[in-house]
Amino acid sequence: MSEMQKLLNLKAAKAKIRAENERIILEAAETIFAQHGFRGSTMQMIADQAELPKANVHYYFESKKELYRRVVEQIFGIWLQAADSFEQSDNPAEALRKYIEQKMEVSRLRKNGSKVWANEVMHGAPIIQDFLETQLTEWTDGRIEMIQKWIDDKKIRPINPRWLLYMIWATTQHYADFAHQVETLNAAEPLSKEQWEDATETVFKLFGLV
Amino acid sequence: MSEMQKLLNLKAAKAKIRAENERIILEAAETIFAQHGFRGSTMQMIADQAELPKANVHYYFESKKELYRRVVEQIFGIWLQAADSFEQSDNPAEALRKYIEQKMEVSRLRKNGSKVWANEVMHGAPIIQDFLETQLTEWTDGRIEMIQKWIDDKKIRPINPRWLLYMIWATTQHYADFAHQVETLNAAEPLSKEQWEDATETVFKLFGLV
DNA sequence: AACACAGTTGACCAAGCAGTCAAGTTTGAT
DNA sequence: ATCAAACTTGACTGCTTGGTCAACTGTGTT
Repeated sequence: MSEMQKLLNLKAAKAKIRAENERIILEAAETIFAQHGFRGSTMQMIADQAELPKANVHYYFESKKELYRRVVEQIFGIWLQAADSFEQSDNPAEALRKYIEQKMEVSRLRKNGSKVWANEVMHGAPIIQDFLETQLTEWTDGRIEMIQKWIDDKKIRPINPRWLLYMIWATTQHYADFAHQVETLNAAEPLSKEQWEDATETVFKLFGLV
Repeated sequence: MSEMQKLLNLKAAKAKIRAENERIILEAAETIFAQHGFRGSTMQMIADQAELPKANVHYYFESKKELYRRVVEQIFGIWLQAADSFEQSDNPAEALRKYIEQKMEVSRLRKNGSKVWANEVMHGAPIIQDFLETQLTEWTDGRIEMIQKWIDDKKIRPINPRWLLYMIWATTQHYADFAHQVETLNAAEPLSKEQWEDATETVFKLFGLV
């Protein structure tokens, strides 16, 4: 083993522990932040959820704010990934269907992430304002242009593309952000597989994609 | 003046001061809670917003929790009021239009209330769970039945009434809860009167009401 | 065995906060 | 003028909580 090789082995082993613990803490933090908001969450709660001592959480993340920022960044990544599905087809109906389907999947599987995002935006995006101003703005403007072209080419009925996008976000994210209300109105039961499919189909129908 | 009359005058004068101060504090609290959430808001912030000493706020409201509950109750009242417009017409399209229009107005004029409500529900409705279970459940079940009858009578196209209601809530409340995002994507400007009207029209269009 | 270094942890601290209190002031009635 | 009762307010307190720290453990290298 060369000097370099040894050093790299050590670094790799340590990096693995670090990566794993950061993953555990981020997951715990997402759950707690979604449930209680930023200020309502305590580092102790997050530590308990992660089954680690509080001081250990602080070993991996400098501050509560930094941990929160990392959680929100992760969520934005997932959001961008779902947004990609928009490109997969140049058939308008197909593209919109894919996008809505993807967003509904995120709402179902990453409920907590969606809630943290909603919370952050509702409070004026103190942490991720720069994301809104750069990446989200660019993505949205691009998609609006694309939809406008579909309209100009008579491929879809005319509708304001911006409000269309907002309504897609609203209808899909509602099932994550207001999951508690939806469940309460469903006899305190989570939506079944069939109900999720039905709700998704109904969103398709609303947007004229059936 | 009779004894009773005098007592009533005094009571009325005092009640007026109380009513006015409670109104001021509730309005301030709604603003602060909407901006920072329950835990993120301090009684000092609310007092400053109301331009009263903190101890005075505590004179009118026993605790932060009680103040918060009163704010949320008030919002639920407004919500119910908007919901009434559903009854004003037995023409389905007209009833839905009225309801959506009303909800958009609430989103525009009572943005803060909507945000507090969203926050509360997102965190599992710790304070107003009973409202969800009783009044909201009853209202929703009634409206579902009504819409189902419209469908059975072929007055509107078939659609799951429950998901339809959720999508109305989602699309209308989005403009309040995500106002910051909407404004950021609108070159950091609040929506103009024309944009609000256009957005509302687009919601109508989506629900096939144009 | 000795070393270096990442990771682990209980105990601690200073700041911020909800809520209290006691000493005021104001107001309307007699 | 006096009284009673509601209202006002600065100063205080005890608790919660983010963050620190110093001692300790585990592991791979020489």
